[in-house]
Formats: sequence, structure tokens, C-alpha cells
Amino acid sequence: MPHDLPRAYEPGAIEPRWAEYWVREKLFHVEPPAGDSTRPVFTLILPPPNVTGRLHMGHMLNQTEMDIIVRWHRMRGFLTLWLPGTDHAGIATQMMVERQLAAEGKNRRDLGREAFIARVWEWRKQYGGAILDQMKRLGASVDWSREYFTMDDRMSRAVREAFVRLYQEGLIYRGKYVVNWCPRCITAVSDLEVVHEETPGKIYEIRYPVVGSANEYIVVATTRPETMLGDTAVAVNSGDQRYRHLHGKKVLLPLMNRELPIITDDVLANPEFGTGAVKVTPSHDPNDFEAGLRNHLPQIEVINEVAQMNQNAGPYQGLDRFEARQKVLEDLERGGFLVGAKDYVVPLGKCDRCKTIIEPRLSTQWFVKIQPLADRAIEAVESGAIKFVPDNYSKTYFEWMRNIHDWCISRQLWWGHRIPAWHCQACGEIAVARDTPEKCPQCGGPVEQDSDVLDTWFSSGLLPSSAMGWPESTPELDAFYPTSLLITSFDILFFWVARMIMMNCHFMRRHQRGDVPFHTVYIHALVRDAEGQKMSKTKGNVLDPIEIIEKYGTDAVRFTLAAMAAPGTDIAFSESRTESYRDFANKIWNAARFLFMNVDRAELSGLWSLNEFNSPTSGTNSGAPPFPEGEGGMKGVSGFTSETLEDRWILSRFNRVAQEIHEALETYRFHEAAHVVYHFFWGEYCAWYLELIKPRLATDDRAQARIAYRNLISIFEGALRMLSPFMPFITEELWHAVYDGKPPAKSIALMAYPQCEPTQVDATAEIGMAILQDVIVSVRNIRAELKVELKKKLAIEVFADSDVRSLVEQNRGALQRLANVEGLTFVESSLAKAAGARSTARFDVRVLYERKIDVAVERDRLNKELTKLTQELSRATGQLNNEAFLAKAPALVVEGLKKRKSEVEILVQKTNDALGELGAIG
RNA sequence: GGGCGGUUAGCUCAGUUGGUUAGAGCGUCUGGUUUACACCCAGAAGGUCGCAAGUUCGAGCCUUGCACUGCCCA
Repeated sequence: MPHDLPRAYEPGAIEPRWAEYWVREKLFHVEPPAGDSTRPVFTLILPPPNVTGRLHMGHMLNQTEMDIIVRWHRMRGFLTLWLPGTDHAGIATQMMVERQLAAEGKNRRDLGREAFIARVWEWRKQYGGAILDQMKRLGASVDWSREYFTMDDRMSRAVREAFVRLYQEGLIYRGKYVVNWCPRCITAVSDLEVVHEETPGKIYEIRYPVVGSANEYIVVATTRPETMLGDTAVAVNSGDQRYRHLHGKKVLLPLMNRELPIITDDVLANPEFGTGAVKVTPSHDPNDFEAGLRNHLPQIEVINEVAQMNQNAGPYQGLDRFEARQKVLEDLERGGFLVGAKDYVVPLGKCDRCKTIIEPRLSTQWFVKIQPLADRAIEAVESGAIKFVPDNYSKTYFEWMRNIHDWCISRQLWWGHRIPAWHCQACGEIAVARDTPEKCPQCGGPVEQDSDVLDTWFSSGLLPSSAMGWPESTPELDAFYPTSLLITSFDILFFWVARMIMMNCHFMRRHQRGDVPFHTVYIHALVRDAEGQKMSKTKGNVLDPIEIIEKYGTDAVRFTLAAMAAPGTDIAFSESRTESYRDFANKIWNAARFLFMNVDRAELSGLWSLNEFNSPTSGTNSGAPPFPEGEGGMKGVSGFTSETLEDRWILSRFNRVAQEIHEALETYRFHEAAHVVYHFFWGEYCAWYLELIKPRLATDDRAQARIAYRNLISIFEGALRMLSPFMPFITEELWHAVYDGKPPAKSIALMAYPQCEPTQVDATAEIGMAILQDVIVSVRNIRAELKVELKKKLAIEVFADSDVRSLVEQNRGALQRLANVEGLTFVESSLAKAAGARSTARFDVRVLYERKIDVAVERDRLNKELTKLTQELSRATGQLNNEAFLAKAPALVVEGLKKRKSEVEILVQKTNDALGELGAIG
């Protein structure tokens, strides 16, 4: 069968086909193993993307890293499960649908709760799969049959169960507290959903007249003058002498004419700060709220749920909080109460989602009492049951966990898991239950479910156990929990990672294989633009991965991300880099074209056929083994016959590279693994091995030619498997072509990953090859310097010891072809002084060419070289004369330096000779 | 205010426990129609590793200080 491959690789022509094939064939579906299976298991859950989301570069990095690790494990024989799903994203999704309604001139209250939720489900059905479809285009090898959605019945049951248990254990409570309130989203949000920004603003000083003491005032400072309308006290520090005489007295609240007690509160009032006196507004400030409780102050709310002043704000009722601020300031000024305003950097809390300024607001909410959960979560990391990579994230984690606050879990939204608590309309009793109660268990009165829903992170915190069927006891939990690894971004370390650890350690504490949800957390960095700037819509520098993919192919984009993903370092994504990895794909493509072109020719002449490679009965080569059961993979390359230096060399390199990739991926050094496979495939296999083997494919010695074909294809097939986790598409395509329509498995992804076979590593061959390459490069180098036309074949002379001499002799053909040489003679004395020569420590080589060299240029080059060498020599000499060095440095280092020193001595001698000769000419 | 990180070639970045000559991709320069590949081939230039001091036989790597810079938390 002829292999007609287009001249240039066209990723768009093959990638969608394979992406679709992998899903359709359910290649990555796994079942829990039988009870007696000893096969190692590798499990990973996908950080569930938000249903409203579109794929961005961060997702792509995250998923590329996961897919590399997952494919690598699968190919090594692990029973590998990658579990996908999406998150219902309470606020974001509700906003999306509300926006849709607004366009129709409606709002959710017009519809009513039930109809609105139905509408959200409809929206989800229509648009919610977008991000997963994009993910399929990336080639992510997830088990699609296990896809979950956090609002599914199964997941909702887990949420309800978790809530009920925590409530029964006293770890969930309800109460009236000051919480972070977003007046635009009209809901409470957790501390984590507030972003703090320092904004230039003003601090105002206001004079509160002391009651019964004419012309005496207390001056308080505030950045939020409108909240004074809700003041219920003024606090001073008990030790502050300035106010000692006022203890027990009262002030008159300006504008409201309400008398406020002067209280002492040493937490709130700092004598060092400002005037030392502070106004206390228990309903609108979290610190004042605490102070209010300590001092039994009344709580007067003056701002409502949409941040307008309410009926308690007197004449300011109905004004927006910022309008009210201006009006209050004007009135204070007019009344002579405003002392002044100073520039001040105001710390502002904004809603993470909509950037509206958060209003601390007194309201009744549900909370998780977090400390007991945090204690176990700290222990899980301290004990090493969970490991962070890079390790310094554990420090960040501990810092947060040790200063944790109770978690406000109720949201005043409609879309989400409704809190399983029922309020009795008659007696006020609260019933928390798994199943909807018909009447009040206390008095039998009618009940109504709490109107709030849970924070979305409450449900995602239950992953991964809930995704595997918890609270039911399922074969999945038995087989796959705990998961092996979590790969995610640092920005959800607290939102999600920390909460998963807390929740799962709590609920899975009796699990047979441990409570922790995962053993390792690999945290990756941010993808930035090529200039290292954070991508943002306002800057307009956001790259759409799908667009880049369409331009360069998925493989190239994946490879770019992998090659740049050094642990702990942000990625400055540059398209030029992607372009070069598209070039890499093209290189492989063309290597394949070359192979197939030759194979087709060999098949026509009856010399050799791919069947001999893929047929297990051919004896000498059985191809790669099928999917192995258990950790392992295929050691080395089978069916390879080492005849020549380049054979021994490429086989050795293949094995060494397999080892290097293994070590790199084991420690999540994606960039290193990518670089190693890139260099092997292009810089060694294509650049040298293919060139060196060419003549052997056309030799008349049929037996030798057959070996050459087999070797060529064996290494190529192995290299495809090696590259496959990084570039799954092109390797799948070419791998199927190698097997000529009769592949041993449905996909290269189900084949064994190459592993190092130590007996195939050949250090001697690697050194020999390095010398041969050095000779070839030296000749090319001289030719370039002498400006010899490329086509012109030249004679060369070589001076070397007998080892190098026989090496060159044995590889004469290679040297002649790759350096365009005709005629090679060995000489008995150094060529260092000769014109048109190059010297190394091991050999001298000279090109016989009549053109005079440019003396000035050559002298410059040699002088530069000499400076470098003499510096190195004196450094080495100094060190070797240093007894402390000889005594303390390891023998290996000393020996190495001695060897190097003698090399450098030779080079200095040769360079000097050459310079002397040049002087004689010039 | 507390914590974490960064500063290495023109650009974007590697450099694992201190050890012989600090690497990559892109960019730059020179030369190429060798039937796999111009998305290519051959060759070259380019770095006092932010600054200063210290530890060490030996520092890009360890310690201290300084400068600049990014992020997280309060």
C-alpha cells in the first residue's frame, strides 16, 4: 500500500478525525478491576470547568499537563482513569441566564423560582457542553462515559448528605452576622470571593458633641461617613488619658440627634491611630459587629440589600450609599461637624465576580465551623499523606489553614443546591433532613424549605469522592479512591484544593485506603502573553487556544505549553515558539515521508516490507508488544540489529532518552521531557541517523539493507511512542501508517511506553559518534570559512592517534558524504600549523584547498580562542597546584580536571603553532 | 504590615543535591534549488549569571545586605 503523504504536515486534516475516533471508540474508558487484580491504578480528576466557561490558555496548560501524565501512565500499563465533569457555577450561570432574560425585558422574579431554574437547565443543555467539546479537540484522554455535572441528582444527593452530616455533627450553624454582601449579585459571598484593592480616597474627621458638656467634642475618623447614620457608640481605649474623663458619658450623633454611649474597647480603639476614638457601627462593619457583641450595643441597619439607605437612615432614605455619602458630608459641613478630609489609601473589598464594592451587611446565614476540618487538613499535609509540588505551596497552604475563618456557605441565589433545611411556619423549628419533611417534626405545623442555596465550592469540595459515587459505597470508590494526583492552578488553592482536602478527609475517614482525596497536588503557573503580561480582556491580549490550534495544530500548541512548563514558573506564551514546534511536527512528518518512500520502493523490489516489521511471525521482529498489564512498558527496542557505529549510537541514545523522560515526568519537569524528546527526534534521529543510514538502504547487499530498514523503522516506531503523550495526533496518524492498516492495537495510546534497557546503552558508541560528528563539523566549519562552494568535493588530511584513526577509517563513507569529502589521508604529524586546518585535543584535520584564508579574520579567531584557552589553563593549573583542592575534591573531579588540563595544554600548543604559522604568512 | 517568588544571550526562558568548557527556542549575520523537509540544510556571532560582601579547595547555585520587580494574604 503506497503512502501518499502531503509534502507539508497539515494538522487540521488529521486532528479532528482522531479526536473524534478516540471518543467514539471509548478508548479511555476503564472499569474497576476484579478483586484480585494487582495492576497498579492511576486516577486523576479533571478540575471541573465552569459550565459557562470557554476554554482559555490556562485550561489548555492544565489539560495538556494532565494528558501527558495520564497517557504516560496508561502506556506504562497502569489502570488509568481520568474523570471529567463540569461545575454548575452558581453566580456565574445565574448571571448568564438573567442577562438573557433581561434582553427579553424580563427578570427572574417575573418567572418565579421553578420556572427560572427550568430555564437555567435549558441554558445548560444548549450551551453548557461547549467547554467539554473544546476539550475533546485538545485530545484529552478522559473517560467520557463517567462525565458528571455537579447539579446532577447523584451529585446533589452527595451534597445533601454532606450538609446533613455536618449539621448533625454540629459543624454547620446558622446565625446573624456581618458578612460580605454583594449588592449587585444580591447575595452573601465568602471571604475568598472578595478581592482587596487599595484605592486612593479620603478619610474624614467628624466631630461628635459630648452631651452635657458645652463645646466639648470627640473627633472620630472614617472613610465611610454614610455609615455614621447607624452608629450606636463611640469607642476609646481604656488606657487613653485624653478620654478618661469622658468614660460613662454620651455623645450626640450629628444629623440623627441620637445619643450614643462612650464605651471603652481596647480591641477596636487604638490610641496610636488617628484621634484614638472610633465610631462604632455594628451592622455595617465586621470589627464593629464584634465590638457591638462585646459591649451589648444595639444593631441599627441603615443600608439595604441593594446598597440604598433604608428607613433607619432618616432623611437619607432611598439614596444610594455613595449619594448618601456626599449628602451626609454636605450636611456635616453645614452643621459645623466636619473637621476635615485627608487623602488616604482606602482598602476596598470588591466582589470577585462583578467587581462591585462589597457591603458588609448584617444578615442570617449558614456557616461551616471550619477549625475541626482544618486541623485534619493540616495534619494530612504535615504527615506527608498529601504532597505539594512545588513544595513551597505547602507553606502557603499552612499559612491559610492556620488562620482560617468560618465559611459562609449560604447564597441568596436560585441556581444551586438548595439548603436541606425546612422552617416550620408555626413554631419556627428548623428541620435539617435528607428527605423533604411533610410537616414540622416538632409541632406538626407546615414547613417551608430554606430559600438559600449552597456556595458552589461546597459541592466541588466533595469531589473526588462524590464523583465516584459517595455517599454510596461503589466499586469505583473501592478501586479509584484516593486519586493519585491533582493538577491545578494556584489561584484555586484555597477555594477548591483546601476545601477538597477538608471535606474528603472528614467524610472519607473510614476509607480502606486512606481519607485524603489525592496524594500529590501539582500546582502549575499562569499562562501569560509573549511579553510576560497577564492576559486580560481589558488589555486585549487574551489568546484563544482554539484559534492558535487552528493556526498551528493541537500538537504544536500542546508541545509549546509542555516545553515551557517548568515547575513554578509562569509561561510567557509566544507564538514564535509554537511555530517552531509546528516545524517539529512537520519534521517528523517528512521523516515519515522519507521512510515510507523508501519502504514502498523496497516493497516493490521485493527487498523488504512493513509486514516484516509488524508481523509477529517474522522471527527477527515482532513489533512492539501490546498493552501490558501492570507497570512496565517496553524495555529498549526489539528487532534491532546493531551493525554499525550509528546503529549502536542511536539505540543507546534511544534508551538513554527513555530514561531521561522517565525521570523528568516522574518529577513533573514537563519542559525537560519535551526538550529531550525534541532533541532526540530532530537533532539525533533525523539530523544524523537518517543521513547516516541512507546509503545502507540502497546497498546491493540485500541482507544488510533489510537490517537497515528494520532498524530505521524500529527506532521510528519507538520514537513515535515516546513522543505520543506530548503530540498524540501526529504520532497516532504515523503509527497507524507504520502498521500499514494492521495495527496491533486500536491506538498508539494503548501501546507500551519505551523504557530504558540498560544493555542497549553503549557509552563507547556515544563517544565514538561524538568524535565522528566533531570531525564532520570541523570540516564543514573550515569549508564555510574558506567559502568553498558546497558542491565542491575536497580532499582532507587527518592527524590522530590510532583509536581515532581507526574510527575515522571505519566511517570514511559517512565523513565523505556528510562533509562532502573525496580523498582522506592520514598524516603522521600535527596539522596545527597548516593552513585550512582545525585542531581539537583528539585530532587535527585539514582541508586541501588552494584558496588563501583571510589572515586577519583567522588571527582574530585564533587569538580569541587562545585567550579563552590560556584563561582556562591557568585556572586549571592553579586548582591542581592547590593542595586543599586535591585533598578535598572528589577524585572524579580531580581526574576530570587533570584530563581537561592536558587537553587544554595541547590546544594551547596547537593554537600557538597556528598563530605562529599565520605570522609567517602574514 | 506578613508571606512567597523573580532578576542568566537582543527577546522569552531552562540550568535537580555547589564540581571540569552556563544551555534552548525565537531573533540576528553568512552561505545554500545535496529528489524527506525552505515549516529545510550548513556555518557563525552573542553572556563580568542584578549589585556588594561572605562561606568554601571551588559559587549562576549556599549566607547576609542592597536595588529593582511580580504575586498571595491581612
